Amino acid sequence: MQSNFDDFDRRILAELQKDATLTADQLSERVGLSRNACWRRMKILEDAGVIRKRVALLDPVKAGCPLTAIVNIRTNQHDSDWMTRFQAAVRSMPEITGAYRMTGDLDYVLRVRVADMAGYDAFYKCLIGKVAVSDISASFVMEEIKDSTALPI
Amino acid sequence: MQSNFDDFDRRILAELQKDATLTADQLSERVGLSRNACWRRMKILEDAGVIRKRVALLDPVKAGCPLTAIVNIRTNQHDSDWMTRFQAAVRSMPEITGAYRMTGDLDYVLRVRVADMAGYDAFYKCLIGKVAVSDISASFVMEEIKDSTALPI
DNA sequence: TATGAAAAACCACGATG
DNA sequence: CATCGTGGTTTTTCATA
Repeated sequence: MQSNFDDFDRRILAELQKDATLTADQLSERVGLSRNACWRRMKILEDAGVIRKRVALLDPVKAGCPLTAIVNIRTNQHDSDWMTRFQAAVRSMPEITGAYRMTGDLDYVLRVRVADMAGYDAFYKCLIGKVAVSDISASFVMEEIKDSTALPI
Repeated sequence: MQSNFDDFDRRILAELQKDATLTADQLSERVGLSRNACWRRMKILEDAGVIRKRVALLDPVKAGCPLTAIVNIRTNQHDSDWMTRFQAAVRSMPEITGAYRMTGDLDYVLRVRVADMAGYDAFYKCLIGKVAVSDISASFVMEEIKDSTALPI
């Protein structure tokens, strides 16, 4: 099954990544298939897990999280116990909207959303209270040029 | 009207950030309000732009973009012409799913989604063909510990 | 293409605090 | 007097036959 989409699938996915409220009817216009064909393909893509879910995206400013930080973390202990605790900490903190273990095995990058600098400070204290890190440094986003959930398909 | 949510609004937003397909009925169960009260608040939050849109999220592996790169870019020219061209380049490249100008005014961070290393190489060549950068370095994501679109509310 | 069931998209009234 | 809940209506979409 996996990854053999045709152009129709790709167009369906592209549209739904922009707007998941489209009805099968509206989709069919944009994609160039009948309503039912669209609906069937959509269902297949959902059942196959290509479409993971549909979510609402909020305005960060209006939702009260206008400040984004990119946090670089380095550890010197790469035992599995530390990693488990780190993962648990990451999952428990909703301010962390992205957490990536990078090539090199010692480096992590976080994307953190907070209200302001005070919010970041509180986050920082909370984090280092949960796990030990040998080095941590944050940069702050001055301007969000692009922030998309759409994968290139 | 801006940012005075009460707990009900927050719970509605939290639920819709997890699953935007919930009906007003289902929402009402989880939030503890009547169907119509939920619907009314949802509409207000939409009209106010707190809810920006609803989108489908794809599985990166199944959609054929399993490799994520974090790209650090430095420039020495901060004239507005360079910035305009850089922004245009960023917007024109769908592989770039995030682009942030960081504190310091010379540094940019990109999040890039590609199929594999060959895909990254093609992306890299394309990017440097469009804008001049004085320094560019990529790290690759070994493990995605968390990747969420939900803001902490 | 047709169709029954469901949900969306509203409106209106009376109650509540 | 905002906002709740209840209970309606009409229209649209779903999900299949």
